[in-house]
Amino acid sequence: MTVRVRFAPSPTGYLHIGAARSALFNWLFARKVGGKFLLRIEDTDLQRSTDESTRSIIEGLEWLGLDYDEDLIFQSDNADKHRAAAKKLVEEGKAYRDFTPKEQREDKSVKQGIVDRARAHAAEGIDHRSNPFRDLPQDESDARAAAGEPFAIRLKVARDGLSRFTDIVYGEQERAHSEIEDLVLLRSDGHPLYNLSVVLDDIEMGITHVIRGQDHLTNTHKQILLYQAFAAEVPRFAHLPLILAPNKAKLSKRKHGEVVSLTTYRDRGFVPAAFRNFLALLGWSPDPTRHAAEITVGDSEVQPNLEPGDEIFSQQRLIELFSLDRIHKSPAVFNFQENDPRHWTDDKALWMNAEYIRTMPSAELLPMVKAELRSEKLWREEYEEDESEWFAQCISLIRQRFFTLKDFSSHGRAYFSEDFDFEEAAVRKNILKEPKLKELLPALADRLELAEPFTATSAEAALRAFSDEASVKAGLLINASRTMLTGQAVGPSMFEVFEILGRERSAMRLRSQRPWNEFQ
RNA sequence: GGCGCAUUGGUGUAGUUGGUUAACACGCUGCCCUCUCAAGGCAGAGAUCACGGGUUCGAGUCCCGUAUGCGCUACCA
Repeated sequence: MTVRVRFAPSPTGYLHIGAARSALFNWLFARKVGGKFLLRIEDTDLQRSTDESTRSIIEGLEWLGLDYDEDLIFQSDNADKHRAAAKKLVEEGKAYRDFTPKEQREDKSVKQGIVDRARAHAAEGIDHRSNPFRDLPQDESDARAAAGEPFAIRLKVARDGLSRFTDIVYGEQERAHSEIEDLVLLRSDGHPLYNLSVVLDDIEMGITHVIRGQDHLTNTHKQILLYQAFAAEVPRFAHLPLILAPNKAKLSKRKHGEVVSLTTYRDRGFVPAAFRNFLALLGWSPDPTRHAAEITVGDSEVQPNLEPGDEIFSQQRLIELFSLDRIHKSPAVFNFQENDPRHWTDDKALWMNAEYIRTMPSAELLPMVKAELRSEKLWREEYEEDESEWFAQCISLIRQRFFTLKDFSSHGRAYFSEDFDFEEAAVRKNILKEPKLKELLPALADRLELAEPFTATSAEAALRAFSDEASVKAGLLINASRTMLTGQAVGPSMFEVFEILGRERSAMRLRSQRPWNEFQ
């Protein structure tokens, strides 16, 4: 049997990171076992679905490197089939027409309404599932429908017995039929509802494993009833623990804003592999006792064993290590602090991104930096031509202390442009504090210009010699130089910076009057 | 209200069939390195394994109960 899994988001907003993780787990599983990963857009709620959202979902998956097989499916295209299937169930007596007029509900009060109704029914001793139309004779039902009376279609759920299944993550699940109401399949306006559409589409797509959020765990029993009504084989289910906000509330787009949107991470300079790596470790971890032979996939090379503390996994490595039975049950908290720019998202995600930026192969990093510089109008074609070697060296120097790709155009701006800002605190601490520097720095520029060839080593020698002669500490000149050349108080080793910026630019910036002009 | 699921340091997780001082990563503190800041190295703080019972010579690991959180309970998805 070929494994077939799907990611089935509804296009009602940007891609939620919880949804992105569902997609990732589906994808990892498919790639691991050589199955198919399909994408289906659940756009049956036409009022809330947008093309823009569909686009952002596809872009998001592409950004994460999750390629899907076969054609993209839009659920709305199948609505006629879903309607027909529901009607067939009526004919077969497995579902019935409910002529009860539709209740009008405000979206907000829905939850409270459910509770209130349940309490009222319990108090009055009414079976919450009782429906006067459940046992309406077929010919009477047909007649009323033919007369044009509106009706919804409900599944006729058995009164006794129970439904059970084994969830790959949560284990044995069972639910008495008495707990399941006669769910509506088709709205009175003919609109097919979620549970019906999902099941029918999954059957048609030949889905073998349904991997989705835990919020669907109890719904699964209803869906199994539908599989049985359609005499279809029931797939395996694996429900994923939810991702929660720091206060353990549901992580929602509405309440928590852009931090839950996948596109935010792209736009704020995350490396896709880093975010994918982080996401994979939310609710899943590799088996630390596995041996190399067991994690080899196909004819790929044997990989080394896991080392304790090993958490940086390439795409290939994730595929090798992934397994559904290592997904765990308790929800994960996505730890971020609203209103704190330093901790705008999970610290570990930020750390992991920095780790990728400083250790990934430069052949992979360079194009990302290029895109970033280009978007900030800092890119020059020479960086890929005459100056490609310089560019690579520059990036390898400054990447060491960057956290996101954005840093290349912000903190790294002075390496690519003369138009950079001086940080006031840096100027005050490293330059204005010592008046002599106004004369010393231009003199230092003179000395550096004599260094031949102009390298980190020769620049260091020249600077140290000059500091001895001028009877000042080398550190004074070094820190002042850093601020003169980059506008900042922190950065790479100063002599490396001299070499990267080169003789002319270094000397020119050391002679600049800007710090005195701008901050006196 | 009913049903279901979960509960290991601040966060993410490890903890094989119950067996000595609960492990790792991020974050935090200090020291080293040093021209700054990172990185790196070293050291450290932080968990009565939600709580209460029980089984056992012995429980984070098994059983029961309680609490808390979350989910479902819609002619939403």
